[in-house]
Amino acid sequence: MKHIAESTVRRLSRYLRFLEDFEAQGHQTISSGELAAQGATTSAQVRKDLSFFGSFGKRGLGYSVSELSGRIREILGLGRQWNVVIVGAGKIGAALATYRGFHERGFRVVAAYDVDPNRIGRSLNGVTVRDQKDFEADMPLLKPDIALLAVPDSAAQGLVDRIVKSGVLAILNFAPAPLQVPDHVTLRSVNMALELEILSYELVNRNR
Amino acid sequence: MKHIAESTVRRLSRYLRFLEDFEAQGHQTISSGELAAQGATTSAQVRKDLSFFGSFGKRGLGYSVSELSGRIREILGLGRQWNVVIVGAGKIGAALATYRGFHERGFRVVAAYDVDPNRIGRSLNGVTVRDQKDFEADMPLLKPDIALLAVPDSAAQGLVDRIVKSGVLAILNFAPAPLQVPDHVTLRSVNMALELEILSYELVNRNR
DNA sequence: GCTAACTTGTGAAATCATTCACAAGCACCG
DNA sequence: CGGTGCTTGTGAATGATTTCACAAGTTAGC
Repeated sequence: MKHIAESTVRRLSRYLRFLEDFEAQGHQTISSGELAAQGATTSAQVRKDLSFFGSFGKRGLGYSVSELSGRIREILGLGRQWNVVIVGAGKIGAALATYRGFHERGFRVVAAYDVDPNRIGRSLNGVTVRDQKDFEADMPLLKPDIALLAVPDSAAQGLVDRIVKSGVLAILNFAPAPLQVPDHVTLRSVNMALELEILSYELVNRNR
Repeated sequence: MKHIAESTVRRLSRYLRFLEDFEAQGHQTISSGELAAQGATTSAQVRKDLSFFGSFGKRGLGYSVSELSGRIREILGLGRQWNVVIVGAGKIGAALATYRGFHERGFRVVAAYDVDPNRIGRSLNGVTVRDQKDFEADMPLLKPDIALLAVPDSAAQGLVDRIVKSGVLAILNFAPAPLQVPDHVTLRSVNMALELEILSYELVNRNR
């Protein structure tokens, strides 16, 4: 299969969310136009996105809501449960541990780590924060799929290296620092200050 | 001026962060290649990004670190202080209130709101959480530039409407719900579950 | 079974973003 | 003061993504 653009994957994920709402409302079928209206895109875009993975619709009718949501779930790899560890149990780490959206999608937080003695031993939504020293010892048992990194900039690269060495293949980073990972590991970063800066740019350049 | 791609603005923001580090290390000048190495991009990309806004370098020499960082700060609108209000003082709202990265960039949290009586009156990093009922009354005094929205999905659109009505022109949303705003308002969304889903896709489709 | 009204799936066209490649400018050296 | 080595700024080329436009299916009504 040829390479799929990230923008396409992103939209699929949004389609899925809407399909679930739509299904809950009791609808059986949906057209590409209805799906597009939701996500501020076009019907052609929706059909093109789906066409990369197969043809799931019926001409004249649209898509079966339940079939399509199942297909997208499969494409995104959401048919299974993913084990997640949180590294850094500060404010952001704690917020992540209790974030409802994760659990609903099959992401289960199996452990959390920190270096601060005040945080070690605390419970985050049923998960007890452990000493970061134990990280390497724990990983072979937990075998997490994904690590969420929420530590200060200065500690970030060192922890990425430890996470990579432990065999985790995907990292979602919340530190603003630029990080290096080997090719076989996927790293994504969420940078909230950067998002605010883009808003700042927009505010200043509104009337170009 | 013609339209600038979001990807360009995003990169400018990253260049700025690195320029500041570089300046702190005492360097006077920097070349597009050095700047590129940092952000996993190319020297041509750096020069092209900057060329949309002017020509800031010296051929043969590179860019003055201090001049370039000043120019980028100006382009991004970071020369001034931006007043920010937080709507929703749960875990995420609280994490945002204490996020150091914001303050460093001139984003100042001037107020926070919630509906939960347990949260109202609490202090988040020096800002006392107020009753959401007071929102409309407070806005004319505070005149915030940006609102950070961190409430449950079900409340999100209603609050967006109230925020818009109060005259705020930019919203950074953390709820996974798709939201509507009028054209003159800028809305950006950070969706953490969606980022995890992209990782899930990558994990499943690694060996295509 | 024929027509009308829809809607998909998809090549082709258009638009948008990145990379290439090189002339032109600058600093240093002998 | 001319040559050498670097580096910028930018049109042109390439590559990627989105939009267009339409043939081909499907259903429903009569």
